[in-house]
Amino acid sequence: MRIAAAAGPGGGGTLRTLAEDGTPAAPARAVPDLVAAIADQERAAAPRWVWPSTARLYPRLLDAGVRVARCHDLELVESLLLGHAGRYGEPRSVAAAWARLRGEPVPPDRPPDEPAPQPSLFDDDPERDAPADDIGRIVAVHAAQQRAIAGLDGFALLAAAESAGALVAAEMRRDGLPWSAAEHDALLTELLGPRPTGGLRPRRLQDLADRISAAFAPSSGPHTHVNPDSPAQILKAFASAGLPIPSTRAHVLKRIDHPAVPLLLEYKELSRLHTAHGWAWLDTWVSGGRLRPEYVVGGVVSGRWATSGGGALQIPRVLRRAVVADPGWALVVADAAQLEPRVLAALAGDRAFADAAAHGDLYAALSDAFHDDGAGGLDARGKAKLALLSAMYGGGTGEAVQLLAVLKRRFPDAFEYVEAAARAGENGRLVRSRLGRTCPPPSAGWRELTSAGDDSGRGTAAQALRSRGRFTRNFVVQATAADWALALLGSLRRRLTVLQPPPTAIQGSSSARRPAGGTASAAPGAPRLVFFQHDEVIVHTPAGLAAEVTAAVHAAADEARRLLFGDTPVAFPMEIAVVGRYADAK
DNA sequence: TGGGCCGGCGCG
DNA sequence: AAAGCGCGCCGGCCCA
Repeated sequence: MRIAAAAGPGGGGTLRTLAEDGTPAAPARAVPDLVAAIADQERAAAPRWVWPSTARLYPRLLDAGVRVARCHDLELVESLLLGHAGRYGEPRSVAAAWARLRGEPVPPDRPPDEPAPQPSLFDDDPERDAPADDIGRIVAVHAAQQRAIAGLDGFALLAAAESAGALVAAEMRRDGLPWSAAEHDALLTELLGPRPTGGLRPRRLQDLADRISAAFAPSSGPHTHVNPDSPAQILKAFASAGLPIPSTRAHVLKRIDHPAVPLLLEYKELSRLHTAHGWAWLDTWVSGGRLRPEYVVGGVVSGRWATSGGGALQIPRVLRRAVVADPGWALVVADAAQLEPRVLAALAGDRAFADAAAHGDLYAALSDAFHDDGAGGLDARGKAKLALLSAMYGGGTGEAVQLLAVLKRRFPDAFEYVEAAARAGENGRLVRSRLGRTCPPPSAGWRELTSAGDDSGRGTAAQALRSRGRFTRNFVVQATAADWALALLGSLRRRLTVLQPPPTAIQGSSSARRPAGGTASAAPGAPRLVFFQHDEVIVHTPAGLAAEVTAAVHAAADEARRLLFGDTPVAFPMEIAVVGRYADAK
């Protein structure tokens, strides 16, 4: 069963029960307290909730202690359908979708940084005149989406997985990643020196900066300051020292012999930590022992999540020691091993490749196709890995050229799969993930540039062609990996709910301040998904449930494999560690 | 002073 | 000859 929910003024709203295909199954009914009504229905029927935007509505339900099992997020699904139709980026609001259905002018979406005139729904101030959701439009747009989805293989699963992802993202933000500010501060102090006051550099960084200027003094002059934060100044300083370099990237610096190099490398590393994840970051994003970043579901074209604050997907490995389970709790850290090449094996149906991917270390299994020439350079496993990465990313220079040839000979179907995706991209066509997530079409500028007929293989037109080829080549793999990860996440979330102790039902609450119950309402002592990073999840769980959580992760990974690839022989093993702190996971 | 681009590097 | 995929965020730097 599905129920459409529309926010009305003053915390009220409208519900309407729907059949699976979106046909109304009962009249719409107004409810005075939408949160309470949703909680009641969730308890009674656990429907799939049909609403405009989980990101906007669900946090308020969570505030009231209400969790729901399933939803259909109209905006996210609209985005997916538009993308599939080659209309990437068109407005996705219910109002826009409704206008498209009626052939009327389509209103633009609100820029994401502009706060919505906050719905009415859950609004504390009933006096405020915010526009309410329109239940009629919601029902009509949903029905149209269901008709479209029914004609697209895999899309029903994609829509459900994307919507479940939105629920998880909101819940993870609310629950937060356990984060020890004390550990974080201790690490910063250990590496950088005490926290400085006013915008000063920490002691250790200032010391390095001074020594860097000194190291350049013989060529740049004794009184010249070289700001290590300025690539331009560094380039100039090296040029003065007779060492012209194309950039100040770490791998370039490592190749030259100059006393400033080790200082610069150390400075870069520490400065990065200080500016990106230092004390200011700690103050901003960690509170109450939890990191609460803003996740953006579907924020990457491939279906990966992005963040719009908190940098949760770029947390440096050294900081993992600050991620500490609560006393009596544990972190179940689970990582999909070699996900993308396994996805390629399953996508391509390459028999030889799939057999190699059936278990264990994929690269090692492939390595007998490559030979180990002893001394120096890559071993056979390293060659296998480089060949695969080159195939999936569109690289292939130097040694990789030979390795790609080996890959092509031994695993022709896998090789051809990504080659075909690259050709499609170069021809301006669209490519799709397993479940139907679709890459954006090329821009008008790209079409103009590449239609000029320059087939010399050189010049900007050829570069643009190859660039799009690399993009679509990678898209099919990365986006299908994202499909798999979303399916895993949804499955795991459902399985964790079952592990939770039965919720304590609280009857008749109509206040947003009191927990309003709900089938999967917040229960202390329940395992929670607290982190998701492309191919890795962390569950924070009472230590006594860690074994069950581990089993749930394995089961979810297998379910995701089955949902995407049916009876493929390719395995998707999870590497799982039960630890007290994230840093101990591997 | 604020916006936007760039170099560089963190994560996958 | 050189080049691989996807992000977010920071400081420097240029410009209005």
